[in-house]
Amino acid sequence: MAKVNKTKYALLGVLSLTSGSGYDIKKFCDSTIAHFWNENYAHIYPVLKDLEAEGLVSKTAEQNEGRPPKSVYSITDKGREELHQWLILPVEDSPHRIELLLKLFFSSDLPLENIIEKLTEARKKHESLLEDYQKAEDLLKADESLKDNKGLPLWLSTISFGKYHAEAMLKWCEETIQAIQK
Amino acid sequence: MAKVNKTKYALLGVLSLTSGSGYDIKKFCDSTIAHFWNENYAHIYPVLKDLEAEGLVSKTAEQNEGRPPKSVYSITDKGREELHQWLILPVEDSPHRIELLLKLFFSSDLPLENIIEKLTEARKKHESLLEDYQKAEDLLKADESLKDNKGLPLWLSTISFGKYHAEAMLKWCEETIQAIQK
DNA sequence: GTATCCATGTAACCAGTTACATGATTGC
DNA sequence: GCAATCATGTAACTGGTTACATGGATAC
Repeated sequence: MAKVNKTKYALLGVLSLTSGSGYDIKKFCDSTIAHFWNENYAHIYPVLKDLEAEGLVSKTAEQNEGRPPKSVYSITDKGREELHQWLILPVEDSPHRIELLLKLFFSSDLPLENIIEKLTEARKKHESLLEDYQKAEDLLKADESLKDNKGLPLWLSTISFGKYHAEAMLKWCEETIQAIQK
Repeated sequence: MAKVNKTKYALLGVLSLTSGSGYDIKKFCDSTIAHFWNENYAHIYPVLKDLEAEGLVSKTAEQNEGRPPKSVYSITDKGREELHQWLILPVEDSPHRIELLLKLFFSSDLPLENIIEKLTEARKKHESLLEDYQKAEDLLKADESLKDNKGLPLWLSTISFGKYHAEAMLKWCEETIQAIQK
């Protein structure tokens, strides 16, 4: 079986929350799910076309004074059903590749400073991520308009995931820097 | 800039530790770096050919009684240099896609049991991984022949990474199951 | 006699990235 | 005047996956 196009479901997911153009979808992704899912224009636009051809989304031209009309996509009932069918399926876990670990594994002939530099970089990155997640969590929790939104606990859980992950990575970086210096 | 072929460096890395056939390389990967790096035959064989054409590895036919000769690849000085040059470069972090989180984010209309099922699956998976890592660590530490191997601390660190990660995921799964049930 | 391991590959496919291309509007 | 943002796409490439194909040796 060919690998399923996950972008398809990501776009359906976004459109299930709010209609919008390809550009809007990209913005939405960047501001909400970017820490665990990325999409780029070169993929969004062709997949939107495919989705429309399949009848999973519909396109309407929205007039904009002064600007060329914008293509606004909305999810159809068929699209909602297709999304639902995918959501209830068990998660397929795809193998991940962690370049830092690959380098580390083969780095026994490298100068120690170079290895420590990489680990320090990683620590900094995750420190900064941790702050980002904390801010995002605070913002979400403070948003009155979302107080009773049934999606809120799930959205918060994706941020919590990031926090747990970043904290674990911080600790690992520190431990490893200690371990290899001995 | 086109994306660099990381498989190339993975293969050079493996061959920098021990010579072997494509088959041997795959086995090595599966038993040592599989938890953060995967390779498959369909990629290994053509890349080995490329590496040979570039003069980064050399091939010798090893006679095997009863069996067809085996192609044994060894890293060349040029290959070692190429690997080194890549190893000292900073790590490029590539975006990862976490399907569980994508589903979670859009799952507010799903039955709660279905979501909990997914989280329970994930918890089980990471529990089992944690055990695997612990065993791997124990084995590595008990191996007398590796006692003074300069690679050991780095290899252990990749396992420690897995442990930190799995522990964090366990906690997150439990917390999230609690949070969404309220 | 059957399953697993050893061993090497090819073909087809597709997902995703980078670079290229265009052009209007808004804010500084 | 310039940068950033809005807005939509195409072309070229390549990395990686799955499925297909083959066949001997060994262990149970």
